[in-house]
Amino acid sequence: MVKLKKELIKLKNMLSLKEPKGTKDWFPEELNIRQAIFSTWRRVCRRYGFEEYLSPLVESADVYRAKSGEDVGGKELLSFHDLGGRELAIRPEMTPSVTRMVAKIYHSAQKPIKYFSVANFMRNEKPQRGRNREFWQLNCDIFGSDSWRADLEVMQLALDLVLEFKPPKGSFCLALNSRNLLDQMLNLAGADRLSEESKMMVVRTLDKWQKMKKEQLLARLKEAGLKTTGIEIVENFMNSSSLADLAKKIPALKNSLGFGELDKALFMLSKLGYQDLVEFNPAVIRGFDYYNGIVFEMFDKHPANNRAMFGGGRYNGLAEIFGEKNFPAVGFAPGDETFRLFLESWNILPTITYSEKLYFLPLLDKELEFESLALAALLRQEGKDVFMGLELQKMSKALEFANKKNIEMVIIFAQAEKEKGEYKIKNMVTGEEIIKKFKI
RNA sequence: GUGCCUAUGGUGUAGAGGUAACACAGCAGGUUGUGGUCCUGUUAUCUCGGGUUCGAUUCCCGGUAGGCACCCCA
Repeated sequence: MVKLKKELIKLKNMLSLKEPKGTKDWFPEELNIRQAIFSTWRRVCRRYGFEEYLSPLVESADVYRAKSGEDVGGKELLSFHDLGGRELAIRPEMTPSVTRMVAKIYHSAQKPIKYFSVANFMRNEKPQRGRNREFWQLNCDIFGSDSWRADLEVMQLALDLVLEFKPPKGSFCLALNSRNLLDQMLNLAGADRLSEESKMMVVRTLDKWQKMKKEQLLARLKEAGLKTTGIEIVENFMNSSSLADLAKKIPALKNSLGFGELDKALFMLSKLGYQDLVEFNPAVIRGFDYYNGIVFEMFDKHPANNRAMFGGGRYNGLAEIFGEKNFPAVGFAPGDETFRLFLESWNILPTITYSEKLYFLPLLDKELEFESLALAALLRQEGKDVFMGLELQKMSKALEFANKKNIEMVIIFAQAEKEKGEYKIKNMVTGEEIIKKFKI
């Protein structure tokens, strides 16, 4: 006996009940919240005429190596070989897959193509708050339109996705920037004369603007090779509180492409009723360098969860990795966990409440095994959801079970009912019982 | 990849260098057809290995696992 117990403990240590690192078991209670979020996402996307698609869980590993950055497409990639020796990888993001799908149909499809998906992804990284190895994302993209209206619609959709959860005023904002504007500013600052490497360093430094101290920032810009006048321009740019402020600080940028597209987007969003929710933010850079127009990030303003919820922007040059001609694309992708943290921090987590009540039908009498099953079948035919008890139960235990499981309706059917040719429906909240005819 | 923190029943927590206490949940019963209360019973080699010690679950070192932050990324 003692030996057996020891063996069991050994086995327990080898086969842990813990789910694999960075993944999460979804028990009904939490899955319910996630599904509520997903169904709201889907509803809002369809409201904008977006259609849902889905790609396979895996792609050829090379697809990600070609495009997805050093980490996401490199050491964080979970890959394996199939029977034919092909190297496949579990998707770490949706953009390459959806680009591949759209490239297939692009020529014959009606433009614009408005697509969304809700899918899971894997990245082999170190888990922390708001970031797991397995995660879900909503991906929304418009293909085939280079118009500012496409950028606008995508941002409107992003805002409505958040607004649909009825967040309190001032709880979030959409921060915009433009890769074009950024490039033009960097050219003004003399960064176009720097090597690619040094230019990257400048961009990285801008990305850290909020996090690092001023002396450090300036030192890094100098190290990258910017002259004093250039550093001044960068500083002025990063310290701009609005587009108007920027126009005053660096007048040379006022007539640039980037300035114009931002001005237009902010103006239209304001006129459409989002005026308190949108702002120019020079520190919105975003990691991937395939972005080439407007970029944006949705910020949670809760002090305990002050972070970017999700972001997106325009990326027109991705189809070429499949050897296809490039087409215009603009999109964004909120993750389930960061979005949930936002909802949680403002205490607006949704739940799904099912309209159908659940009925519990306990087996109260061993003699009535068949009749109880037949009754359950009948109720199900009537469209009711029936939880059938699987063991013989005393009445008090059956009712106690229903209470603990929060089941509102209990079907009472035992010898006395059978003799009268009926069954009872007991409401556990009001205590009232309804008698129904039942003959077999 | 770097740094910091944590590890006690199923869950959440106490505790002290001398072999573990409480709450909740689960199961069984008190209660043979009417519930949420109450009572009883039951559930732990205190994460693993090494060291200090007469004695370690407690102190020290290491492993492992988890959390948080950075890096990276959306």
